[in-house]
Amino acid sequence: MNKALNTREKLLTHARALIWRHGYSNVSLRQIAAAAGVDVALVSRYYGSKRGLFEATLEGAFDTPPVETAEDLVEMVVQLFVSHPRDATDVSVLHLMLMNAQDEEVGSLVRDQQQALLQTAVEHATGDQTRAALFMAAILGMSVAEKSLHLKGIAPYHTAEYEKQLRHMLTSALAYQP
Amino acid sequence: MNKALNTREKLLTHARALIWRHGYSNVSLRQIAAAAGVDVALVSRYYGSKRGLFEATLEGAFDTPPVETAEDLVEMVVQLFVSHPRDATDVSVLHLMLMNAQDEEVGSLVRDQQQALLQTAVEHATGDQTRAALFMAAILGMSVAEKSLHLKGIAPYHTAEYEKQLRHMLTSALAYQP
DNA sequence: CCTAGAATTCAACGCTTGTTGACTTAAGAA
DNA sequence: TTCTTAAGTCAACAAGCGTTGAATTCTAGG
Repeated sequence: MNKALNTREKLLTHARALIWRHGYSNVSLRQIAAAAGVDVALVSRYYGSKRGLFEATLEGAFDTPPVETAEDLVEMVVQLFVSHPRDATDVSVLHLMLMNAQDEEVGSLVRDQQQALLQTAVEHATGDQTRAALFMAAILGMSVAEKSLHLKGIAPYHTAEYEKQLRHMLTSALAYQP
Repeated sequence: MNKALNTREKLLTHARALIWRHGYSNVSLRQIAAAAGVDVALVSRYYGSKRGLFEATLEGAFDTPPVETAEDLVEMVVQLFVSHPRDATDVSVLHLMLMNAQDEEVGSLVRDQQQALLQTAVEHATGDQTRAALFMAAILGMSVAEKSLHLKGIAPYHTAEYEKQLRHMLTSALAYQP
């Protein structure tokens, strides 16, 4: 049973890396199993179905530290969306959102988590629904332009210039008055 | 031959509507053909392949009026990304970008067009690569939050409040000083 | 009307997908 | 050692995919 937990975890890790980055419908169970060095049939055995495996990757994905001030908020969102700390196969929550929120089969799962994040943390910190959404849009735009559309001209991640741009847009959004 | 052109066009229209909105790999030729009321085999006959059909939908998609001033730029981008003028099946270029720029098979086609748009129009109008990319990120963020992630709190399209938010972010990005 | 050629239909192909059930191997308890 | 149960392997399935070529229908021109 020690070994079973190990392969369970290997499947989960590689499923998260691949599906979050490339999208649920663009990754096959055989790809995931091959990356994990495991037989395809074990997905059904351990997680019931492909959807079950994906749902497992969502557990705790949107968990965030408590947010009190505006600085907390900026830091939390940057942490959640931009940084990918753990290892090379790791992928940011932003990829999860962008690549899976529109999926016909599992998109609603992702959108529910997004909405919860927006409702609790962001709205709590700013007190204004519209301003919170605008704040969300600011960091989304920067990330999409760089990560998803690969637009040149956006400064590379983890540089001083990039953070300068990012914070400029975020504070600008937080200062918005309807 | 009159009729052939007609079915060619029907295929093209529904291919654009479906693929642009849902993504190249998420739409099958049989779906497109069914929507157009046409046999699947005609895709291969008229466009050679699925990729050929998609390439045909890209023709002229990024054509823009000449841009001189900053106001021109704002208007051009809003027109290209936000509005969907023609009919109910029509879809904005933003959907094309978001849903297909990452596709493994045809993503590079889309990214090339994006890059050309950014290089010529945007950079020409602002004179600064970084500021242009930031401008792009602003409208992307607003659009992604509303269209792709379905975040509540973003004002619905074609309302005064939405345009107010949008222009606030765009002008803020254009005023950015590195 | 008749016929040549365009336009369309139809069935089939090889391939990949998620899922299933029977089988083999591994490992710990008696 | 033997037996039981967990863990992993393997082949096969039905369904959907893009693509192909032969068969069929439609439509002008003589």
